[in-house]
Amino acid sequence: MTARRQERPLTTSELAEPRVPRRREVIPEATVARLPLYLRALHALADDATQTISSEALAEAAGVNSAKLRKDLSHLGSYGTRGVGYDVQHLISQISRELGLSRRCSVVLVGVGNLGRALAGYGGFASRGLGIDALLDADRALTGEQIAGLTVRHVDDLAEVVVPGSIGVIATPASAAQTVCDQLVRAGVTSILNFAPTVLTVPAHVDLRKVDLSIELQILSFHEHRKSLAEGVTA
Amino acid sequence: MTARRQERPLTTSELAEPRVPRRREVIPEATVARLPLYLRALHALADDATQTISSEALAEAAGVNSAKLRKDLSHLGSYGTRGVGYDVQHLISQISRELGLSRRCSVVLVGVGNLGRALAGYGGFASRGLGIDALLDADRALTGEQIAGLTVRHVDDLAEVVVPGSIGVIATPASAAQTVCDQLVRAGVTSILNFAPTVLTVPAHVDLRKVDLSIELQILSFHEHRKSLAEGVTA
DNA sequence: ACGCGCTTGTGAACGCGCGCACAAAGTCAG
DNA sequence: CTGACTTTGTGCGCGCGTTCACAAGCGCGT
Repeated sequence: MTARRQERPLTTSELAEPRVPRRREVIPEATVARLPLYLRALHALADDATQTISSEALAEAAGVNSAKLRKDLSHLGSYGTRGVGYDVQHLISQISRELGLSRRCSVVLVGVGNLGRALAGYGGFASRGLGIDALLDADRALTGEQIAGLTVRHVDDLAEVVVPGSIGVIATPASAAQTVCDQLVRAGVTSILNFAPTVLTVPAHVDLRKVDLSIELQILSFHEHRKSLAEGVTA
Repeated sequence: MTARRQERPLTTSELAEPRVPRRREVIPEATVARLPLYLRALHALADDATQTISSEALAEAAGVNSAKLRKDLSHLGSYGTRGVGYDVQHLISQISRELGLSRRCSVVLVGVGNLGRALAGYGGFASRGLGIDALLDADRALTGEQIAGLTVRHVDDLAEVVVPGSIGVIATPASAAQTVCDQLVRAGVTSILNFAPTVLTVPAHVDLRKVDLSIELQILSFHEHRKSLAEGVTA
């Protein structure tokens, strides 16, 4: 009767116990990356007062394959109803809980340049559940400035605004990114989102993700280049 | 002797012809996504007047595995020298050529809100080779405004600024994204980078990439949430 | 000239993720 | 209650990408 990890076979006898709200199953990274997509689509549906939704329709709205969607949802154990579909509200709360969006978690943004301001003002930055709580910058000239309802503080005050579970966002120039990153780590931040075009080094226990605007553009440039080559060959 | 597509086996007899500067090999998508990384690291090395670099060192600088880097580079046929490494300048030109950065290609940005301004001002948006050429917005109040050295034009003038090979960047609110996307496609754009948090639909011949700022944050939130759960269990 | 050591290029194995296709399970009408 | 229809959950095969490990090559010192 102990809550052991679910095995592959998944016999009917195991399913016979539906009162296991917390299955500590490992969720594939690829699935995690899609959950926010589903969540957004679900919120849109909820706004339209939709009660239930089939995997087919939700997959369409999220722009993914329906089988993939079902497999993704099965990972977090939120069962739909066969012949009917998924309950929109229930699914929203399931995914929100899994993503840790239920309890609002703190986000601190360092670097109030062009990009930083854009992120701060990104109204639906993270539509529901996430939102920036603190703005910091190394430039003392910016300290005290009001942006998007927040007062810019100096980066040296980092330790004061960071709470356990805070997520750090780096929107500084590349030259300052590693320094800021180190400061964040020292302040106890274990999840960092980096917008600066640099490779950052962090301790093993820190999660680091990066968004590189220029790389995306270069990838498109590659494909565009390829197309023009193909045309040249065809012509 | 005709330039046919490279086949899987890739026998030694094929390699016996080294005078084929253009091998029309298919480059894996994952490799393409890393080329900009290598390029950036190489530019940094070139600025330090470094002549040659080993795969080990370059991999370190780019934050990837060295075997992966070697395999990536082998795809585009730019051979290094065994026992020495890769020639920095040569590699830069190889990668730049492959990415289509040699001839400057046009980028048009639609949506001059917070994010659009940030992108326009993103000095090293795409450090070398790429840069935004036109700013457009649906708000006539913004028309004529000077941002980052460019004059904002109305989105209806789209057809006038798009040239064959142009890349479109959507930085509008989600509600306007699909409309703008359709306009871009109609104007002949076949590569689009979408920053709006929406699923866009495009014809099959159009390449669409998306950057979703809030999704990245939610992924981090998930991991942070997981950590706190793990601690809870441990404690 | 010749071997020694360094570095590249790649064969092969492994693991992950995707998508098909189908059985299980539920709903609804009569 | 029964049977037909709908939709979920998932077993399975496939292809891509990553990594190890090593043979092939190249320069350099002697």
